[in-house]
Amino acid sequence: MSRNRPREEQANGQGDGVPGNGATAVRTAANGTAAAPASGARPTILDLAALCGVSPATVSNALADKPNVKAETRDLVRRKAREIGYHASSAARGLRMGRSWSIGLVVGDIANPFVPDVVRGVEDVVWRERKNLILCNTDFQAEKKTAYVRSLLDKQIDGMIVLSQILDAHDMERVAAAGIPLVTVNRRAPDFSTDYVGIDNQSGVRMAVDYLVSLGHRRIAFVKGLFRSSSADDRFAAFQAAVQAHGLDGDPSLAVQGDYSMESGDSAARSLMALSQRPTAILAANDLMALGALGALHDLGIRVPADVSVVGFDNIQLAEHPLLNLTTINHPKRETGDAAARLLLQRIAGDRTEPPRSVVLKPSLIVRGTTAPPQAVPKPRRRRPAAARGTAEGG
Amino acid sequence: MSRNRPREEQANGQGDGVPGNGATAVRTAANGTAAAPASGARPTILDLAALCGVSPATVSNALADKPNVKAETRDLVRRKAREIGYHASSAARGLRMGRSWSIGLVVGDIANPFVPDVVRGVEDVVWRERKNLILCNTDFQAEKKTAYVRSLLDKQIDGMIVLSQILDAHDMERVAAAGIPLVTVNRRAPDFSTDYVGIDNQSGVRMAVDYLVSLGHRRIAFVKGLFRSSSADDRFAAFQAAVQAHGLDGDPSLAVQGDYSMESGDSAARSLMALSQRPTAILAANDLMALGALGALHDLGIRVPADVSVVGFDNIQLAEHPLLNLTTINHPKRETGDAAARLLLQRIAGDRTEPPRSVVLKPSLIVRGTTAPPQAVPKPRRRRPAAARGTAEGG
DNA sequence: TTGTACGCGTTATCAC
DNA sequence: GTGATAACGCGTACAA
Repeated sequence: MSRNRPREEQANGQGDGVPGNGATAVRTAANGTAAAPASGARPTILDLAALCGVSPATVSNALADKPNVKAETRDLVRRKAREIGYHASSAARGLRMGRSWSIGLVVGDIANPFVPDVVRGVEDVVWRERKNLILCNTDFQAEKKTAYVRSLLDKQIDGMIVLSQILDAHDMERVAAAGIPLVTVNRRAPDFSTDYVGIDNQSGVRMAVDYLVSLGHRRIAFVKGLFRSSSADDRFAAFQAAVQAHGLDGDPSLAVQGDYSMESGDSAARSLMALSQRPTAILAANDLMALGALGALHDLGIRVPADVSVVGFDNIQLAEHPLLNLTTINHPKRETGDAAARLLLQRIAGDRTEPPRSVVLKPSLIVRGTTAPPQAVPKPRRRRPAAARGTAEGG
Repeated sequence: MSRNRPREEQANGQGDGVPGNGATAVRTAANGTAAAPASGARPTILDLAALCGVSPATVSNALADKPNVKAETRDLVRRKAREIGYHASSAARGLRMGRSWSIGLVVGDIANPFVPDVVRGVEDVVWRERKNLILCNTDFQAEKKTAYVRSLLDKQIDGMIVLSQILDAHDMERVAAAGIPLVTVNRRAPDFSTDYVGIDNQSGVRMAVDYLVSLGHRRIAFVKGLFRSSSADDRFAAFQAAVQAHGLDGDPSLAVQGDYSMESGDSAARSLMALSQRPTAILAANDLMALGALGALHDLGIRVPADVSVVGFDNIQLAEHPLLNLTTINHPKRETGDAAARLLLQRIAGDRTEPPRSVVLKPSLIVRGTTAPPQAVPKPRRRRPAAARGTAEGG
């Protein structure tokens, strides 16, 4: 608190720590020699202008690299600005320019392991343009969603990314009316009116089913996700289509409803294992549910993959842990965030009337240790020196 | 795109989607009857004032519930505001009031499973006051950190939370000079000048060691975290103290350096198992490293907890998965975020000269399946019907 | 209740 | 070509 800034304690003792408090008069009245700002209050463009002996307009132009300012003057302004630590107030320039250099990122639940990776991708791109990210966690509640959108619009955000959700019609309309570019991720706007980034759920699910079929599975269960998030229906539809295409067992009791949580995967697996005729494989609409299923099967003493194969979707970070070692469909998460941010920035910079674009990323199959031919002699779920573990892992 | 807003396509066709573009003249010139804003441009306080037949000052007062406005007028203003969808521009009121109703949240890596839970706690509290969260992901890079702080200050944020990092002296000073309240989480400011939320690492580590000792372990290894994040040194110091107190084997080769990543836990375990005299238990400074160790031990064919016990720290969500089932020290993550946000909001609202406060949360021991007496007949890592899994899990 | 100064940059217009 | 002047963006707070 008392590094090389003089009279710190005194200033604080007078309540000068509070911004915009009383120091105004001192500052605006440029005192003889230097016109340096009164300590504690942040310098304004007027301070800097006075200090450089030019007009505020010139300062603005100089800092913005406008052509109508002599190189000499520009450098002077630059130097002095650095000296006194001048930075333009975002509020002021935001008010004037109608922008805020920040973009709104609306997510359902940041604590879902899928989300932070996407956020990371977004942040990375946005950061390059020195824009800020306003994180809005909606908990999938309609009112919270609406309130956040309101707030973002009031802040004049430059753009908005909505992850695994849809805005209701009213919110959508407000965003459009404000002319704010919007990119939706994982769920398309009902009217296809916005830029979109997603994954080819169809082929992802298809890859999983094809793989299971190639192993010899004919009776494959599916754990559905919740409609509200991501493209749960896409994935289920793709599953049904794949079942059709392969002429697999279409028993409707093999499709159970989950909600993308680990718990729901747990109970889904339990109910599937309670069926008189069990499936030989379980495909879950996301990794969390697949992991939940894995846990339930473990508790039930059912061997994976010897007795039942399990496949997830998303490839979250921990799926590759040797003890989980989940076969899954990779969802390029960071690339998703990256693509969304790119689309958004392009839209912000460019022509906003061009028709909406889509980026559909390719999923890929990650074969790990939770899949094997049905009823087969179980093989070890991972390379390892012999003689260690028992049959539990399928040895 | 074409719900009940008339002439949408035409408006867009004329490039009217771009904010603050040309519509100004139309709007400010209040036309006879209603003075409703030109479609497309957002209404200002002047529009609303004209519409209500009062001054903008009265509108402002009415919406702010100031006492100096007749109830009748207030209701009229409120109603009309809702009708035309008036919301004050944050930039304008921010400029005037020197605030932004947003708080900066500086994290090292949002993709670290520890972080989103804390963020969730912060968001929850901040949301109640309808403030926004600006997420700054620094990747632990000094320049990025500094640039973000700069940007946050330019935005006149109301307050700032820094998670598991320290700002360098210059940044610290800037924040202090701007009078922006700051709460540090998991790492104290070197000069103890800010509000702080953390966990009692001392007693957390102590609980873990005590527990291992109570099981009969005498040779306990420790996987250190990286200095840059969290209180790695606290935890290591606590470990050393506990080793002393219990008179355990103080062999320095039992302390290996990690970096909080799963990979580092993996290699730490491998190097520990390569020792001529192996430890009987491994305590890691966070769960990720503990899980890495678990994976390595699995690959090496070393049984957990039969041959080696493993304890983590943090209790991340997936630690309780039945297949991981990690014994660990719980770090109340959401409560941490909650407490940090509360401290911050109090500081924002209240007296900023009061001395800094600290909140130190209590860790707790979560006994799961990765711990057992050394060399003991292994017990199952979790309840389950008999006869299922082999000895792998320690049956 | 209202008029108006103010917060702080940016940009269009104008002068040299 | 350089640079100054002034209007402007939009609320808020204080004096009237």
